[in-house]
Amino acid sequence: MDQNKIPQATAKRLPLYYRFLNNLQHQGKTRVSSKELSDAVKVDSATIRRDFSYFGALGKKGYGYNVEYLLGFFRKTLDQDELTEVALIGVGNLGTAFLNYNFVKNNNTKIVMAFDTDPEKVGTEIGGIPIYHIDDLEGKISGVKVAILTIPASEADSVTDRLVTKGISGILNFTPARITVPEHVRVHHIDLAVELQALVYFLKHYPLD
Amino acid sequence: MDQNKIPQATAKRLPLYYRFLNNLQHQGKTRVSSKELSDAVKVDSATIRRDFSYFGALGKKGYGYNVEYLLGFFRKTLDQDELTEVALIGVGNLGTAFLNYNFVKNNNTKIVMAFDTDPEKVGTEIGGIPIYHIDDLEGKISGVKVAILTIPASEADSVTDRLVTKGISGILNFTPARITVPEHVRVHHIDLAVELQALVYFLKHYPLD
DNA sequence: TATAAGTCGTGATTAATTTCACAATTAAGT
DNA sequence: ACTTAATTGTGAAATTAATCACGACTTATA
Ligand SMILES: NC(=O)c1ccc[n+]([C@@H]2O[C@H](COP(=O)([O-])OP(=O)(O)OC[C@H]3O[C@@H](n4cnc5c(N)ncnc54)[C@H](O)[C@@H]3O)[C@@H](O)[C@H]2O)c1
Ligand SMILES: NC(=O)c1ccc[n+]([C@@H]2O[C@H](COP(=O)([O-])OP(=O)(O)OC[C@H]3O[C@@H](n4cnc5c(N)ncnc54)[C@H](O)[C@@H]3O)[C@@H](O)[C@H]2O)c1
Repeated sequence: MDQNKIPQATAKRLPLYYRFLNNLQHQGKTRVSSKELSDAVKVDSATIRRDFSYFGALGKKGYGYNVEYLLGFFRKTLDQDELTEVALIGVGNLGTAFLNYNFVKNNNTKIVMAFDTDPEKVGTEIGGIPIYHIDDLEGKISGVKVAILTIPASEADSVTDRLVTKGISGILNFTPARITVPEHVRVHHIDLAVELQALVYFLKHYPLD
Repeated sequence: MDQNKIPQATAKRLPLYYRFLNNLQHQGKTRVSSKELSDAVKVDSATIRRDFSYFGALGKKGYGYNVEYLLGFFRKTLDQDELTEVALIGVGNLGTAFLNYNFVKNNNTKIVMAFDTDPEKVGTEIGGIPIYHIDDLEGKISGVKVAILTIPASEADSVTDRLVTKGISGILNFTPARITVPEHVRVHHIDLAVELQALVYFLKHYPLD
């Protein structure tokens, strides 16, 4: 697969760059400098140039970057033309918000099915996405490689095991539980309560200037 | 203020440690080793020991850490006894989810008011929290230092300016907009679409073993 | 054509973070 | 009391990421 040489910190910024380049193109801009990008996405311009340079020389000295070219390049790099199907597990407060939103705007990702235990939800649709009973997970989820976990923390381990057994590759975990998975499965934790507490901690202990 | 010496990476993990120590205490455990903590929170045990060491020698060699002592220490460090009031701006899909949840479980934080433009929402309550019209922001928000932003991206800049004018210190920004703020204001971006895309990118380009 | 202003790509440097690895210490068992 | 197993705290090394700073090149303009 491609280059493993790209630093993880860079990889995490790529979708951000891509989205902003899309905006630029919609605005009809044809060229952009690392300085302009920097102001917009709040990443140091040297870091942006360095990030881009891992993919080769994408810009022109004294000129900047051609928006269309750069966008096309990132479209390929980020596999924007392939759709990655996603399953959502747990149609509660957060899950419902994600179903309604469904990451339509920019993405190469789409939630295609959801699961819950609540008989009132099972059998209905939200945003056109069917909600199945979690007991039907094994029958329905084949082929889907990515799951979003928005169930109670107490359910996280057992549901994760079932997802892993069905061959899931990646999990975006919103529960506070730090789930255990085999090595070949990638988990990204998004822990909203921790994020809020961390912000508060920084405010109190890291006064800004 | 305390020590600025604590690395930011460490500071971000503190709420996580705290929550897990709480769980341990509820389970009646009185001692814990960095290895056990490591298994639970998925952070290398050496990193945990290093993190703790910034606060002094909190454990005992050959024994581990006393749960009650450690918990008490972090309670103070994380200001768990002071309540930080939070305002939520934008009661849509995400905002409603946050209001219902309200970070009650562990936290020293509480959403105390919400704002929206939608006349159907203004004047109602969700989870006991009143929803005001955004036009009343300036009159109502005094004293609140932290805001959660869950409005459309197009509104992010103008609302941010108003928050800054009213003296906000920290913003948890869920919009895709990279907002501009003065130096003394801290913004944490949580960009869910980017998180999902980054996960997908890692799956395709960083095969795990 | 010459000049000035702008901007990239990158070597070198610095900073931040993680991990290794082990002496020192403790607890527990015999 | 002695031995064994466990576990911390931390210096040193390794890894990862961010930033500086400048030569080389591009464009625009006179
Ligand atoms: N809502 C928030 O703002 C918020 C913030 C931080 C963290 N979280 C975490 O996100 C997760 C979801 O939060 P929420 O507020 O949406 O909770 P919720 O209780 O509203 O929703 C959970 C949903 O999962 C379903 N469910 C329960 N067990 C299930 C199972 N075994 N299989 C499938 N579905 C199952 C429930 O029926 C419910 O619909 C929780 O772990 C919570 O701690 C939520
Ligand atoms: N819902 C998701 O899953 C999701 C995922 C990723 C990012 N986001 C981002 O989070 C933000 C909120 O998403 P959402 O799905 O909740 O959107 P939404 O449209 O459901 O909610 C936005 C709410 O903000 C209110 N609003 C509009 N202008 C306002 C203003 N000036 N002041 C106060 N309130 C105002 C609207 O009335 C609405 O209730 C968006 O920026 C979105 O891009 C959402």
